[in-house]
Amino acid sequence: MDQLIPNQTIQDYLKHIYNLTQNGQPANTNTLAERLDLRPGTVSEMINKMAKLEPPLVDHQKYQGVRLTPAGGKMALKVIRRHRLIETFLVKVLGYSWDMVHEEACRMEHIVSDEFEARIASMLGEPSHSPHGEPIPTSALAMPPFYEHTLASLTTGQYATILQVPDSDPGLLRYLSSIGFTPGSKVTVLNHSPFDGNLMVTVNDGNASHVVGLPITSKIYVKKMDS
Amino acid sequence: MDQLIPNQTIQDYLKHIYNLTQNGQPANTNTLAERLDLRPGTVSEMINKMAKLEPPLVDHQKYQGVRLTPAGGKMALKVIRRHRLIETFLVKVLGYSWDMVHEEACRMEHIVSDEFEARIASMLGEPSHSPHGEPIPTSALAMPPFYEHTLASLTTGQYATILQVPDSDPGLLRYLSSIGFTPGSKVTVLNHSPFDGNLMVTVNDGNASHVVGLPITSKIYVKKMDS
DNA sequence: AATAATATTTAGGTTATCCTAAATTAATTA
DNA sequence: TAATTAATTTAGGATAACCTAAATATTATT
Ligand SMILES: [Mn+2]
Ligand SMILES: [Mn+2]
Ligand SMILES: [Mn+2]
Ligand SMILES: [Mn+2]
Repeated sequence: MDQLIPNQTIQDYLKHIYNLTQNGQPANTNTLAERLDLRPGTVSEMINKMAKLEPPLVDHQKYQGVRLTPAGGKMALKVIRRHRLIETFLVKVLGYSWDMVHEEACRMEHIVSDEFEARIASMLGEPSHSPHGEPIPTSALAMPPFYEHTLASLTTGQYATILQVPDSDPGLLRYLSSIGFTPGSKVTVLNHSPFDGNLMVTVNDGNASHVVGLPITSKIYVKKMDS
Repeated sequence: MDQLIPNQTIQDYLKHIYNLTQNGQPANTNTLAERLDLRPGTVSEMINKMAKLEPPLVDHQKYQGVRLTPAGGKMALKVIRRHRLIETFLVKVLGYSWDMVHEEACRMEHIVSDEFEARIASMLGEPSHSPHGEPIPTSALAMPPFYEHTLASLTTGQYATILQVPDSDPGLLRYLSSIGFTPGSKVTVLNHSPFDGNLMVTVNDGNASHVVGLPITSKIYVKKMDS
């Protein structure tokens, strides 16, 4: 399987296309360019190349966006598995804080061997989720279904358990852990502001309350524990 | 320090120049090309570029071989430290066998952060030697002196402790461990053949004896325990 | 439907790192 | 010392992955 995965550049394209197509829509050039921090022309060119590889990694018809082929999907999941396993490893074994692992994992994911992947997975007990609560594809590359509800969908009086937070902004991650927003925490909505979407919440029934805005709450996935 | 180290290509040049200049002689283009698995023209070009970087990483006058500058030497030691720390980590923490670690370390050494380096060093107790017995530069990049004596320099009746074996040939490493030639083992020379240099030895005063040729014995460093 | 705005692609160019083959310099041998 | 051989450098070219800017297609607005 190792030798089937192309180089680092294409691996990062695959990951981002995977994420952008989770909603059922094809990924478009501009969004991809922004996520990859590249110019649209560069992305257009590379998409074309990926569609012409044997086997093709993406389906693409001009001006209509891009989707992963089965081969591309498998490779994307392989890279995502490595990324999240490495993040878990860095936190659990090396004692990194959760805001420091994404970048390191994003470099390591492209160069470690199957051997490395298998050994850390086994040492960690084949974990199912990264430190940020993102699901880890199994070694057979099966991916659990995506979470449905975000914190933003809760209203006054509801409570929920945090499942997943966004992984790539270190500053946000430090803030989230400072207010106790980590996977497994129970949050209770004291107040939901109707116009700006702000949520006033307590964490684990503590005394302190926090007001958190839509840019954050809309990216945190939860399990609703409706009363 | 992180940002001072140039890219992977140059890092591997630095490592190999470091090793080739340990004998006091400058490294020549052809040898370097062979070690790096590149054509001499490619190496000539890159040497030139490295000599023109600011600060220059190598000293080079045409047709006279190449040496590291102080800046180049520091960077070489940084990469070597990472390589050997990673090898140690893979064996001690992840349970790799010693023949599987060199290649993995050769990829990882270029992309891990100072944070990663510091954490594995600390977890391992700031180890002084890799699994193959190669010295690990300190975090201040101090390198212990090279070993003096090879197994090939022993004669009949002498014995010694193995300090270091060559690290990059997996087949050789598997053979060496199969006959007990690992750092710390005590070898006793039963017989030294004068013309071919073959050595008949026992390991740790065991019953079995092994005949080992010059291509191997000349690359194994030992501490002589002269009787 | 025509126009304007936006998204995408294409064209042409740059840099890094490799190559082969020719030219040059250095070292060895006669 | 001259000729030969070996080592090194230089010249010219390829490919991957980026860029900017122009051209084109699609989508939204009047
Ligand atoms: Mn991540
Ligand atoms: Mn990455
Ligand atoms: Mn090694
Ligand atoms: Mn390397």
